[in-house]
Amino acid sequence: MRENPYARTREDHRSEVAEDYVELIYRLGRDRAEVRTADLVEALGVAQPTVTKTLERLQRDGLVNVHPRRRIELTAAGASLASDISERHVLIVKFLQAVGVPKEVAELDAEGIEHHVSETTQRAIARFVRGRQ
Amino acid sequence: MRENPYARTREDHRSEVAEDYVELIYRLGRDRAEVRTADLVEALGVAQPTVTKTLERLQRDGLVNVHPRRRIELTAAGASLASDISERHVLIVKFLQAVGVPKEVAELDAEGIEHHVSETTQRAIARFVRGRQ
DNA sequence: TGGTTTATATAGCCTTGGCTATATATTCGG
DNA sequence: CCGAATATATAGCCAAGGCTATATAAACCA
Repeated sequence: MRENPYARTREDHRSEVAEDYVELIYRLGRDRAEVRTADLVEALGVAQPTVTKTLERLQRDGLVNVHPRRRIELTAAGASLASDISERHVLIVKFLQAVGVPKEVAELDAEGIEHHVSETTQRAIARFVRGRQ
Repeated sequence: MRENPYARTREDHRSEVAEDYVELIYRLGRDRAEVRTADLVEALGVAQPTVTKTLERLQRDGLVNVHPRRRIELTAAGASLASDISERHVLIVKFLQAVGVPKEVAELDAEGIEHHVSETTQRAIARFVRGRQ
């Protein structure tokens, strides 16, 4: 059963938005007392109804809980996913910087790249980055 | 005007499928006399009507021309896009291999990553890969 | 408190990119 | 040349992830 690379990419994509949301909620949650819809609207640069609707999906999928006054919380699953991605993000930024990409650009590109890095590749990158420090 | 990384990723994604198609048509075109719908169906692993419909969009967007007996041709714009992406793909595979990712995995991951690598990052990667040869 | 502002919800629309079922057209073997 | 097999087209459905316009709810301040 050879894996179809296009199918992999399509599958990755299905979880991209979810990953972005939980990662963002996770990061914002470290700065603020509460994360609200409006914070996501601002950070993501999308319209407010888009965030509301997406949060419903994430709730349905067990990644977040949205409480009465819109306090948004990650579930255990959501938090675990978020910390994985966050870690991967930081690693990719370091990796890109290590090969000469400016920090700002590395941050931007990592946001897209992080959704397509397999475990195997992540481990290789981690070794490489460690070896450079 | 700071660029919103999420907006960038969303924008990248809009062109991902188009990029995959033209890249594939480009690659298949080097092996075969003609590229047909059925070839794309097989390579992409999607249903045939999906390919037909997507080709219509690509034609509308000026990337391909679909001729009577379904001979699929890239337009100048399509071919140019395809060769850019193809080059980027090859580069990313080399890059990943250079840091210890096995070829097969590198190929799979590159398929997703290639859509999110900026010019700046691509240049940095190219320098890095050259420096290692 | 009451009015204004701000936040969230709801309705309704759109495109993309999937799918299945089925019709039509093309090609190929006998 | 005709019938079977293969290729493509068409119809119709779905979910995700966008959007605008507008209603409602909450918060804040005078």
